[in-house]
Amino acid sequence: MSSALLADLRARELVFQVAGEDELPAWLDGGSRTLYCGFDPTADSLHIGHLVPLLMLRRFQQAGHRPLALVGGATGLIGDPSFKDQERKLNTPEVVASWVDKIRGQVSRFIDFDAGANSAEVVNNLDWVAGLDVLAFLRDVGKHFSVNAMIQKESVKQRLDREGSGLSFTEFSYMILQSYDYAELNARYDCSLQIGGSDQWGNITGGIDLTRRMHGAKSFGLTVPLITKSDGTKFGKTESGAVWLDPARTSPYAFYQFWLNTADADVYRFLKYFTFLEVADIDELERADAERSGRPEAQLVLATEVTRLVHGEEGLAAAQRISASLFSGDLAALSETDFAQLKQDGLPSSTVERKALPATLTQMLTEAGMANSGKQVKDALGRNAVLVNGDALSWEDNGSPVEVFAEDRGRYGRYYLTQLGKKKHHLFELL
RNA sequence: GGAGGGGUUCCCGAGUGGCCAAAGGGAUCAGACUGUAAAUCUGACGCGAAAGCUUCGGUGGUUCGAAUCCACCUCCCUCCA
Repeated sequence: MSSALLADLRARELVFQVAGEDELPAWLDGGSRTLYCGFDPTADSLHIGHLVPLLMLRRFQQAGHRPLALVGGATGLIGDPSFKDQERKLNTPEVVASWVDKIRGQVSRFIDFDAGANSAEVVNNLDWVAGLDVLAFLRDVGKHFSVNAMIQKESVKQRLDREGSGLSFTEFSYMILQSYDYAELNARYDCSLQIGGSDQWGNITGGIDLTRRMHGAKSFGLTVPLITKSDGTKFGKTESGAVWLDPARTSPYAFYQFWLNTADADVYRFLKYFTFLEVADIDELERADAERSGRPEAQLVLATEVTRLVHGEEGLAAAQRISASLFSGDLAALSETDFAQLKQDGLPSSTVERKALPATLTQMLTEAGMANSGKQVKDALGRNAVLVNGDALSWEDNGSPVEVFAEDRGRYGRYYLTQLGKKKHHLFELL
């Protein structure tokens, strides 16, 4: 069944590099194996860049293997230099510890802890690194590493070559720590496969080498490709920054919209990366979309699937509710409770007291987070791109929020669905 | 410790005394076109409704006037020890 897994992964183009390629299929077929993937706490939430490896763990689990999600309480204190172009700031132990907790919770959504023999587990490398003493570490672990080899690694090369940046010993040692994780997990859990992003290749092979040297054990590594976009821009970024998995940082609605806006040139590839739909079905969808003219259906499928995966049925329903009311243009159909529901569903909204209305619309919309500066609002007003409950405003209206948000212009006397441009919506409730 | 090079608006990167809120590119935002795409074209892009205000690592000087000159400090890079 595992050769089938590998075949499926390849069909999805999810396999970038493999260490131990010749033996891996047979090894996987030989029984339920333990594998791991590490997630360093560099923020209080994971983002969609982490999604592919996360889903990868799940794919392996579905194929009968046991996934370990390693949260890097120790490595997060050091900072991974791999392909970073500059040294990173160190976070305090307290902060990292709090992030570890959050990320442990997030990771847990994707793998099954109650699957009998191949139940997943979350581990924290701080558990075995914290007690390590320096001399023992240098003698027992450091001795296995050749600096000559380490500086040959592609992942640190640009930092060594590049003018204007350097590489501290702290970050340089990261690879050793992560390698030690692998060796440790191998000893503790018989874990013999590590997966990760392609930027982790150097760390993974380092771990394989160390595992062999310390324990004489054979282990494997597999990386997933870097997710690229056809237009060359970085995947996972929006105007407002990264797309997070934490609903408090990126609402299910915004999350859904992110996927909905996937370019045609990327969407079928992304369906293979980010969903559990069969490859054949995705190909079929692509064919169907190509035959039809107009908007393809793939984005809708992608947004639906991934939102459900990350935010559950409820999150998906909320995202769909908001999207439908905002983009189908049928505002008049919204009932009073619908408005309340939209607020609850995560449509950006704010409550303003009538007597506390700002003097200008630029101020008001900027404060609401619809624009970064008054200039942008001004620009939009000048182009009839600001609408309140469907009516376009002009620059002349800027000084008179009181009239714009007058009671008789509101829905049910208090709701003002405001849009700036086509995609930015904000619901003002005036009291 | 020594020698040299450098820190400019989100990023890259011009700018060596006034014409500089600071070239150019990228990113971003808005408009047209569309499918809530892509490509393309247009406009905006330090803050402010405006008057005006605040920027060029930091502090203090020189000067009518400084991102540009001087002093000190700080951070980074390269080479030497």
